[in-house]
Amino acid sequence: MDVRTLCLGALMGGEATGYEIRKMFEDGTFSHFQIASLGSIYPALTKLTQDGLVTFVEHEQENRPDKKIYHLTPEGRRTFLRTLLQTRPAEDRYRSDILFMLTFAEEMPIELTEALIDEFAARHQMMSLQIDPENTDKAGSASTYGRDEDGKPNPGCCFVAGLGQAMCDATLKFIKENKQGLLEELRKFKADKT
Amino acid sequence: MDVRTLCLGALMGGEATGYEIRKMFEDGTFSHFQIASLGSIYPALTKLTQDGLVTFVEHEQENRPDKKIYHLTPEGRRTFLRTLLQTRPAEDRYRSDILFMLTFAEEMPIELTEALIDEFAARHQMMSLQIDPENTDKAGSASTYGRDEDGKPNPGCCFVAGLGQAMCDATLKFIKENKQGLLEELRKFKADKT
DNA sequence: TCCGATATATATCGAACTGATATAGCTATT
DNA sequence: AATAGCTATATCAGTTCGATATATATCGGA
Repeated sequence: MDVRTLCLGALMGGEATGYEIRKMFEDGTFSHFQIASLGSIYPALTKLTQDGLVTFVEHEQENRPDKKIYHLTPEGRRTFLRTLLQTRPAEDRYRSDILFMLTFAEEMPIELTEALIDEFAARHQMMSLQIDPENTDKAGSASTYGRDEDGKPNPGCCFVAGLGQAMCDATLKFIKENKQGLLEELRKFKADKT
Repeated sequence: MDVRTLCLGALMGGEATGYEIRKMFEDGTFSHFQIASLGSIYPALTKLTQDGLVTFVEHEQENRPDKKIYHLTPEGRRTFLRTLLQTRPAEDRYRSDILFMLTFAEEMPIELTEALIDEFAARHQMMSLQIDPENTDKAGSASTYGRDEDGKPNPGCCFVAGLGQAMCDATLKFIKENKQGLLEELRKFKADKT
C-alpha cells in the first residue's frame, strides 16, 4: 500500500491537513500498523490533487503559515473503495531492532539483555494504554477518525484496536513469565564458558 | 538498523552466501522481525568487503554461477559487537495492509471483511508453526543459525521465537473470540442503513 | 520576564531500501 | 519433453524515510 492510498484512507474520516494525516500515523488511529512520514505525505497529496482525487481549501491564518485543509473528491472516494476491493493485501511485516539484538544475547553483557527486554516491555505497555479506544485524551481530527457522527468508534476500528491490545498484552505476559528464565540461562552459559 | 549491520549479524552464525542471508530474513531465524531484500544485501556485502569487515571465498561450481561464501573478519565481529553495545534500538514498527483495510470494514462487503480476517488468521497460523524452534525441516545454514555446535538453539533465539509465537497465538485467540461479533455488528449496521 | 522546548504547518532533498528485472543453469513435476 | 521453480549474483528505477529549513505560537520553568 503506497502512501497515496494511505492518504486517501486517512481522508475517509473527513478533512485534514498533511500535518494531521501524519499524526494519524504517528499517534492516531493507524499508528500501530502503518507508517508514513511527512516527506512522503506532502508529495502524495500534491499528486492526488493533480489527479483530482483530493482538493484543498487554503486557510489563511493570522500570523501563521497557510493551512491547506484537504478532503476527498467523489472520485477520490470511489477510487479508494475500488482499491479496497481490488488490492491483494501485502504480507504483514514486523520490524524490531530489539528482538534482532536479543538474538545475540549470548554475546553481550547480561545487563544489556535485561535493559533491552525492559525497554521492549515498557514500549508495549505504553502502546497498549495508547490503543485503548476509550482514550479520547488526544482531541482533534487525529483521534476523531474512525468514529461516526455520535463519536462512537466504528466496529472495524474497535476490532483492530482490540487485536493490537491483545498482541501487546500477550507480549507483556510472555516477558513476565520468561524474562527471569532467560537471564538465568544466560548466567549459567557465561559461567560454563569460564 | 541498516542492512550492513543486519548482514554482519547474519554472518555471526557462520559463513553464508548473499542468497542464504536473504533466506534468513525471508524464511529463517530473522524472518519474523527483520526484512532485507537482495537488492540491499548484495551492495551491503560489497561495501562491507571494501571496509574489511567481511571477506569471501569464491567457489567455482561446475556448470553454475560462482558462489561467494562470505564470512566475518575479526574486525567485522568486533564492529558488530560494538554496534550492539552502542546502538539505541529504533522503535518497533508493525505494518499491516490487512489491519488498515479492516479499519474500513463498514465501507466494504461483509464477505470481504471475513475473507481478510481469515487470511490474517491463516498467515499467523502458518507463522506460529514456522517459528517453532523444534522445526528443523529447513536444512542448510539458514536454519542452523542461532544454534551452537551441538545444534542446540541459543537462549536468546529461543526467547525471541517464543515471544513471536505468543504474539501469533494471541492474535489467533482474539480472532476466534471476536470475529463473529464483528461480523454481526457489521450486519446490524448495514441493516440500519437501509 | 525571558529563554528554551515543544507544537503547528509546509516543503525539499539526499540516502536508503524495495521490488522488479536480467542472466543462467540446474532440478523436479506433470 | 516442457514448464515451473530453485540456486545464485547483479543492477536499477521508483518509493520512502529521516533530516533539515522556515516561520510562528504557546507553555513551563528559571
